[in-house]
Amino acid sequence: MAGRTNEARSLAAKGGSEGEGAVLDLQRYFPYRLARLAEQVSLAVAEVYSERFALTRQEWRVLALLGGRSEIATKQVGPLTTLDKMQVSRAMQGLEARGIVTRKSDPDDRRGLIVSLTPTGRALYRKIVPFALARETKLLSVLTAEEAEVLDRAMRKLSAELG
Amino acid sequence: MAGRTNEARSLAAKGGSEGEGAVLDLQRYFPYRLARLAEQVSLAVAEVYSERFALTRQEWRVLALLGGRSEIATKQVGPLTTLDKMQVSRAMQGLEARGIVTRKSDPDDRRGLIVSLTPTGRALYRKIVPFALARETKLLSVLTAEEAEVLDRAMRKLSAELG
DNA sequence: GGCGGATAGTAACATTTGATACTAATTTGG
DNA sequence: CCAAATTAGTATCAAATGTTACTATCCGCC
Repeated sequence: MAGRTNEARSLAAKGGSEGEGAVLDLQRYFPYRLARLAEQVSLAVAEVYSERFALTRQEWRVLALLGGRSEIATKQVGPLTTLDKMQVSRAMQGLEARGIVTRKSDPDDRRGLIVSLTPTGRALYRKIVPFALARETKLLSVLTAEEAEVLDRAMRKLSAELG
Repeated sequence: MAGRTNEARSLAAKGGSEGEGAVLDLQRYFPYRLARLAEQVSLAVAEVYSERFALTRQEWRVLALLGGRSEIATKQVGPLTTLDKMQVSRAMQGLEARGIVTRKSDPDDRRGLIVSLTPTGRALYRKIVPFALARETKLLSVLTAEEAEVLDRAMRKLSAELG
């Protein structure tokens, strides 16, 4: 461990001493770095669904959610995609207009709607998902198995702390 | 290693076998999880500068950048804050209108402007930064030293892969 | 069993954000 | 040197996003 000269580059490097002359180095500030990375990743994935298939981020989330099941009540979509109800409503309208989903009234709650993928939507899902998964795999392949595991754990911890 | 029953929870869990019936589980999809976490963190930090001091995210970034130096050419702000020139322009206008920064023409390039914090701006910086740093510290304190270190390394690797 | 409050979804409006294109100044290279 | 291409910054318009409030339905409780 003799060569440890640049310790200051790691996370949570404090600025000055205390309270008073505190300095925040943006390039090392964790929230900034995380926002930046998330944006980079988001952009890389958006190439798949946005440029090739003209979906918005919200539409993509809904499609991704729906791919795994035959149908779902619209009211459940928000919590599962981290979209508010207005975003869900607009995403649904967009997807319906393009023939990707259909909506029918929920017999158990006549305020609500039940969404399902059309055959077109299912075909789209099958076309996009392999690319999306490939992006994820390729990206994560720069990490060692141990790094991926710790990253996973760290993200869970941080998310739980804020939830 | 006998108790390893829930391997499927970790990062990069593949869906089905190959190509065909591939399934993407949004809750486990790394780009989604990262976007979600970044949003949570961003929101937590925004409490500091937004609710208390009525700054936008972009204004906050510029302020944070400026706090460390006496002045800077506007054209350097974009690259250092990951904001495009329109966002920088608007943030500057907002900060100037509130007396937080002043701008003067750059004598070396009469198209450009040079920004610096006013005394008011400097006072604001000194008031906000300790809170912002405290948030970061508190958040990262849920991680062990080793987790923080690996997280730092993983973020660098991922960012470099995409940059 | 019906009245008060909650919930699902959307319309309509306000605000933010992004894209385009313009002005003025600078750099390039012929 | 000077015309052509580039750059800094902003105005202007278009699109996306957030906010409020409305309708219809449902739930809980007196």
